[in-house]
Amino acid sequence: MSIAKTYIPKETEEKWYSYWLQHGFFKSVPDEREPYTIVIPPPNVTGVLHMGHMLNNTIQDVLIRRARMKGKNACWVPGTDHASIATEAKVVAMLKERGISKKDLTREEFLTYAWEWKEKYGGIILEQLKKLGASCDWDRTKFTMDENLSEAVIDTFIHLYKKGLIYRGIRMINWDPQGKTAVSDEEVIRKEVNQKLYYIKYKVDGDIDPQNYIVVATTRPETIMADSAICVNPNDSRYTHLHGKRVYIPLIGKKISIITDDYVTMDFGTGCLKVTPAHDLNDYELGLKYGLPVIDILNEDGTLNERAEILIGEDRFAARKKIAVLLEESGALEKVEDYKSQVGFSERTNAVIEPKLSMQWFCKMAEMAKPALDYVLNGEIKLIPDKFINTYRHWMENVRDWNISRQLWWGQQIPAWYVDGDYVKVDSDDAVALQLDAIEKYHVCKTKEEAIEHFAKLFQERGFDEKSSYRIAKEQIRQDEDVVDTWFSSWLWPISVFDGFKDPNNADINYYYPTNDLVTAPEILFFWVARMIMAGHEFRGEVPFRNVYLTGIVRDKQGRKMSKSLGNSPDPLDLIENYGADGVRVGMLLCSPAGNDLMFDESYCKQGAGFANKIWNAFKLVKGWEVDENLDNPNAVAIEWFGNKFNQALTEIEANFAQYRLSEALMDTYKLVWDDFCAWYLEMIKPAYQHPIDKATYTATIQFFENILKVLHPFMPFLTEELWHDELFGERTESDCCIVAQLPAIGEINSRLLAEIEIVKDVVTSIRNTRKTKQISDKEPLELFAKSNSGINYGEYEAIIARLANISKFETVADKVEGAINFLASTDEFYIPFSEEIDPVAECARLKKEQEYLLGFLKSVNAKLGNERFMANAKPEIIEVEQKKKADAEAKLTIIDENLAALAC
RNA sequence: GGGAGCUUAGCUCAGCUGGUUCAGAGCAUCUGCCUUACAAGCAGAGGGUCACUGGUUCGAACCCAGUAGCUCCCA
Repeated sequence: MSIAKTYIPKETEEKWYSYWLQHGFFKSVPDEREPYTIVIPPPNVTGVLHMGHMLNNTIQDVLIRRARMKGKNACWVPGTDHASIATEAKVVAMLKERGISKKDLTREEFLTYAWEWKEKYGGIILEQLKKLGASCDWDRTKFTMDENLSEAVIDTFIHLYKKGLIYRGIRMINWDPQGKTAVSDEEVIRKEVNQKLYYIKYKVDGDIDPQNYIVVATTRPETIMADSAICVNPNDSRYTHLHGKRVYIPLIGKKISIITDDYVTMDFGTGCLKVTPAHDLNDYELGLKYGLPVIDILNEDGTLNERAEILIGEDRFAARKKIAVLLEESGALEKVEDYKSQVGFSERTNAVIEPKLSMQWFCKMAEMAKPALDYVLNGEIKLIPDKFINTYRHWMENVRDWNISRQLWWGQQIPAWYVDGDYVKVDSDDAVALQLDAIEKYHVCKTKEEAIEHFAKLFQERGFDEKSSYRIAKEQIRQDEDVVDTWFSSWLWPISVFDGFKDPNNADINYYYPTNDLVTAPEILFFWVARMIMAGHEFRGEVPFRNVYLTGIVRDKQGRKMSKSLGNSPDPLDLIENYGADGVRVGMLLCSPAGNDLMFDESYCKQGAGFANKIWNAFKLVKGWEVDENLDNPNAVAIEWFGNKFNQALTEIEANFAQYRLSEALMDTYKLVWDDFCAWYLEMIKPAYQHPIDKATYTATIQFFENILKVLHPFMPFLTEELWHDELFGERTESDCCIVAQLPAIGEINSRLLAEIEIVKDVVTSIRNTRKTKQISDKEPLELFAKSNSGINYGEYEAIIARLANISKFETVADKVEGAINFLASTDEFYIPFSEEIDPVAECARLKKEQEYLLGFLKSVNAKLGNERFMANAKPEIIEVEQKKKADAEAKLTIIDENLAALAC
């Protein structure tokens, strides 16, 4: 069999992914093993794979594959969320292309189109995850609008409503006039914007002097018609004479009062604040405090309504320009200044957010936040890295109620029912009008039938003739138009994917819940992670997961967040195409310290692909060996060393995984393979070209290789699976796959051997250096004499040194060798006889330099040891170390002194 | 304006309880090698006032205070 010169990912990826699928390796069903569960942070169903997903899902796949290889029953549940705003926008766009307008459709018709869209495009992102190698249990794929998951949302709503945790109220919300929906604070992006500050004159009432006016500075002149008052600081002496007076709103001439409140900053603008309760949150609060009227002059789409009296029908921004002209013409505009301030934009539509008073549904947070905070503070849920605990606590202690309604159609419709119009007597034509209090006009329940029953009963209780049967016309019962926030679905995700609401005692939920690790972005720590914890506590009395691994934001080299709109993000699928999935996975992890943003650069993927190739070539080498059964094993020490080195690396990898330091664990693996295995071990044992290898070395090496494949697998699943099945490793049954192989147990570590080999490597490096400085070719064999002062028996390592440094004759000696190049490794002396004259001047300089360093070093060590307070305070083992340093340095100095004496310098 | 965090080699980052010959890794750079596993490679080398200023300590990249710069969150 001929082996490709380089590793070609394309030839393996598809093959093995479908093989894994066919053999059900991703599938999980409850059994007697310990479960290990991850629920995917459901990507937005409209989404396509971006770098953030790549990072996030690579991490999850590494964790899940590792768990699988540690004998756990690993279950990774995939799925998507329905992303109401984003999806609705996509559907509206699709309809527009077909020449259909949303407003011409009924809700049902629109939803039919929406589902059509979802079926067609909703699976794209999950298909992309497969390219990355994600080993999700696809049979468990969930969607937040699946029947059971939706039902859970509705039931949850009703449950919380009955508990008094959901209520309806007027609130100042963030209104997206383009999307025509409320958006949460988290979906508002604040940006600094250049604006204008308009100074507007309000004439004082009853004053004969036309010059007597006050000036108000505002960025929003188009809202003056909604003003309810002018507010000044009571301590502001400039305006004391105006307390209790009234002023006229320019253009419309309406009279409003001057009120006083500390809230007004005296040195901002003119110190006069126009109070517009309907269009500013702070003004709304002021309005409540002073009982001011609320005048809403804007329509849902951001145009002015008839309450504005002027500029009716104009868009708010057009109105701003026009009113500035009108004010100017009427002489009410004093001046205009440039001004910078923060403006909120909708994350979805980029429209300027309008503060708007609206009837919304809210979920009370304070009560649920308490236990959710405690879980994190007492460590039942760990945030990784733990620096996020502060942020989390700050949020949870200052939590605000959650506006859960969205003015959209795509999502779970709020299960609140309203009764409109009159109550109708069945066998009569007389309509009976019934006055209901506002609170009684709606009822929260699951079905329309229940609602009808409820209202019928309510009316009966109101003293309507009990004997007659009454009915409420179906048409009179109207369900709330709005849907709940998508997060109101996804906060249930860890429970609802296992159907834990409808069937709270089913085998899956009992087995998989609480899940183990959640891997997500810190940006959604509050509005997703925290709420899942709340839901977990509320509905199951238990945490939803044990560990939350917070990944960083993927940024470009310049530190900008990678985004489609900036165009600075590579297409992940292109990356996979170019570097292979394994290369990209390694590339992502190489630059992803936990919780810190990562400055991504394609060169990391290149490095990943290079690593894959390195492994491929190591494989090629071993694969090419011929075995001669008659040969003795000359590599016993090398084999023993690598076995120990492997165990040591495994220990470090394990420790790094335990702390979720994935990039460190990967780097440990990288160095184990590249440096220890390829650069040292294989070079130690590699037979000369076209020479056979002995059976024992061959067998041991293949065993090492197989173990290396296992350790690599979570990071590089495709390459490892491909190699795993090569005949080099013997016969494999169909289900004997790397993906389900068990990681090797960590054996004992002979630290003496490891330490001695480090010195041997030092010897080899010194010889190579000597060749370099003396310009001796690698091909020219050299002789080496070792004078061991440390007690290390270099005879044991002769074969290794000879092989790696091309030594033809090796001898241990008791005395110094004259006329030879010498160097130190640890405190041991080595000599290379050299035909040419050794330059005494250069040699002298080299030795003096070393001596100088050692003397300096010794001085600092002696300073410590001679310091009474050090000796009194330092731990005994520290002192021991210092004494060892001293002894070593002194030993080396002695040797150098001798050598200097021999050179007579 | 309030809060949190960060600053270590050209780049990306480790550095755990203050104490290993502690200033590290990978990449990049430089030098020499086309040594039949790998030039996507091999062998070697250079590179840092640990942001700055003080303090605590026998001892500080690490602890404390202040300063500067950057980032994020909340208003």
